[in-house]
Amino acid sequence: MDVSHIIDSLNEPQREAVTCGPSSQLVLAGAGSGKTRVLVHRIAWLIEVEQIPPFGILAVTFTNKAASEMRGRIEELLGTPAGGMWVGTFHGLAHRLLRRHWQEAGLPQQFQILDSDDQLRMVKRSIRSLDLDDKQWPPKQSQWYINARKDEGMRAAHIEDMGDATLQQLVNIYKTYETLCKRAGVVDFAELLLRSLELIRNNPELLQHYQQRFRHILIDEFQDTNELQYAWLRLLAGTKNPVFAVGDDDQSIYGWRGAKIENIQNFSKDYPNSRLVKMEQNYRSTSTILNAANAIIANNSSRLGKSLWTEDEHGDPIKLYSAFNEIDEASFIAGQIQRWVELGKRRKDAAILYRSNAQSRVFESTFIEQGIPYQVYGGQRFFERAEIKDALAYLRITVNRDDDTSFERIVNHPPRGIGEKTISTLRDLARSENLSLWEAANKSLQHSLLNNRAKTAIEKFVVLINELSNEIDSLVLNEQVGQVIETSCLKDHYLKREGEEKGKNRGENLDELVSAASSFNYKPEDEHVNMDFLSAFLTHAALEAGNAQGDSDEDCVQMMTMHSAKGLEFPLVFIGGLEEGLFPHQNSINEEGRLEEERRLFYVAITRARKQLFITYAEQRQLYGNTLLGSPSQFIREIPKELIEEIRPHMNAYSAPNTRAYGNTRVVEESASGFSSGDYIHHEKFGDGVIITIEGNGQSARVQINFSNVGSKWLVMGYANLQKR
DNA sequence: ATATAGAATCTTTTT
DNA sequence: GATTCTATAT
Repeated sequence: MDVSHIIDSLNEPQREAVTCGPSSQLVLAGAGSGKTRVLVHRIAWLIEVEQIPPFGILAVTFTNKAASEMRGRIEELLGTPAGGMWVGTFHGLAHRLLRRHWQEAGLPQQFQILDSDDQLRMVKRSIRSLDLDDKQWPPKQSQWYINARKDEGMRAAHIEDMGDATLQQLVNIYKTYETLCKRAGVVDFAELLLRSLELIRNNPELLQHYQQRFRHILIDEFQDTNELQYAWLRLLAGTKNPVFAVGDDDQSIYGWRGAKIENIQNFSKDYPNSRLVKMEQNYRSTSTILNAANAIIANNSSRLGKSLWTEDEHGDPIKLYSAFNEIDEASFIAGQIQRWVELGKRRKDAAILYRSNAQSRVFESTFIEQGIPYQVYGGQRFFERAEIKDALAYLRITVNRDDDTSFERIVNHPPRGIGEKTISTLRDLARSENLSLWEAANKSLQHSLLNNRAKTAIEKFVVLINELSNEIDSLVLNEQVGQVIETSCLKDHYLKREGEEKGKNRGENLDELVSAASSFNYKPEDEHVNMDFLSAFLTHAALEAGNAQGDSDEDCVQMMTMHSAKGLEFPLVFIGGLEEGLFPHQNSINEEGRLEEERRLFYVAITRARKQLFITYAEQRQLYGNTLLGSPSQFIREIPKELIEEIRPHMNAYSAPNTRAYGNTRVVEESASGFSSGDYIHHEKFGDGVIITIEGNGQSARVQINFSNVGSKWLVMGYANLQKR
């Protein structure tokens, strides 16, 4: 058999990974080492050489983009569609399992998916229904708590509160939230995974069926898996099926949202007979860039250990520019890009990376001023826009009347005279009789529990939804969407309330929703999943919220956070804001684990560059209204000096000793109290520390102090009684 | 039900 | 500084 098309283009370690027998493997794939290529070729090898039917392969990724890219490349390599193969995101595949086995999973057939925004509303309702003050129990925090527990595989019932009142209350909120979701027939993102894990764990026949089916499991970006996702994988793989995990511990930058770098570190223990392959040859960057990346990441402990190399040339040194302030930084970068363009290069080959989104503002205004086209990544996504979610909520409630999240969203939107008081009557009724809001509304009508005005309004709403539901029953998807927009009068509402500009824009988005529905081609590829078009479309909207912005056809400079740059590459890269406190971010500086994650982020950012890398920092920066004096990031000093060329070395990042051991940012203005940030102080109770920030003046000023024993605290100057040291 | 003012918040993000 | 939420008035 001719396997040359599969293995010829591979280097030694890649080939080793691709052609390996049926044992589990951990492929440590450094940045730019051909990670996707190995996954794709491995699957082709399994199908063509090992004669595994596509049916027997499960390949998991994190994003829809990665999944569709993988499928596309596999089919290209095979020259035929790989039908029956399961390729998708964790959430997409878990969703599929739940649709297939909704009964065993204890879900209604028409269950809907909550996105984070819907989830937050639901958490708010849970808190309110417990009569808790949402000042004291911030919904965001509760949402975070619930998701964190679910990501660990924990239900409210599993949590021991150990007599801790706060914890007890959080568990209560979690419990109530579970009840409300069940009653509404909705599941959140984490629930998709947890529920499907429980589904196969509690149904031995099902588990056996899938374990026998999926003889090979492959996982991309393994370092980003959380506890729940890894448990899900291991359960599906069982003891016999090999797991092919590809990842890079040095690129683990999502610990803050539950990713467990430990998973990749423990893989070899969990699969004792597994093989380890390291792919260290880089096909992207110059050796200068790689040497810098290697040197930086070497400062991290507990790595699996990897060192990138290339056959490419040295290339230009890394350029370091110390800007006077953030405006100077932006115009320096703009100037460099102008030069790049004058050399005949494309703007879209240049990228500006930064730590936090707030930094994009100055870049944007500078680029607008100079007339340089640019594109900012991230931000609002299509299906998350308010007007789109409104229309979807109408659609959802026609599918499932008990969907309380949708009910609350649209019951008085556009306004139809149903006020807070009426709604809260319905909520109380729903709570005491264990009904959905829709059921409560109907009951209140039957038993005349409302005053006349409210009664008429509610009646009108109920009739509206029922009629809408009938009307669209016989229509095709895009007509259904159009009808909903028509009947709901959403367009008029927005136009009236938000004026020409904004309202018109919302209207256009609603039109866009109709065209999205027209071009939505749902092919029921899974004969065991029986979804109508509308449900499939609603699922699609929740699970694939769409790109934050369409690809512009114009030649644009790319601006994005370092996080969203992962997986991309650009010939010319600028990394801005290399100041202590900004990057590494203040909140990460004092914890070793988090500092290492910041360093990995820097490693990711650096390895995006192919040919030329610029690093900039500002000595002075306006941030949130105050002017901060920053000192160069400690990361700059981790780059070997000989790889760097300082462009305007009037404040030498190397020779200037970093005298301030802590925050390194200080407010310029001396506050009237005689203290300023950077001062070393002593506090009677908390001990020694250093002032990081001062907000306000005199005795009423709020000061943030980093104490060596108790960490960072906010104190009021008048009460703190600080002593200078 | 909306308009306005004051307060609070400001790291990273996919599903 | 900019935006988004919340309380209060009309």
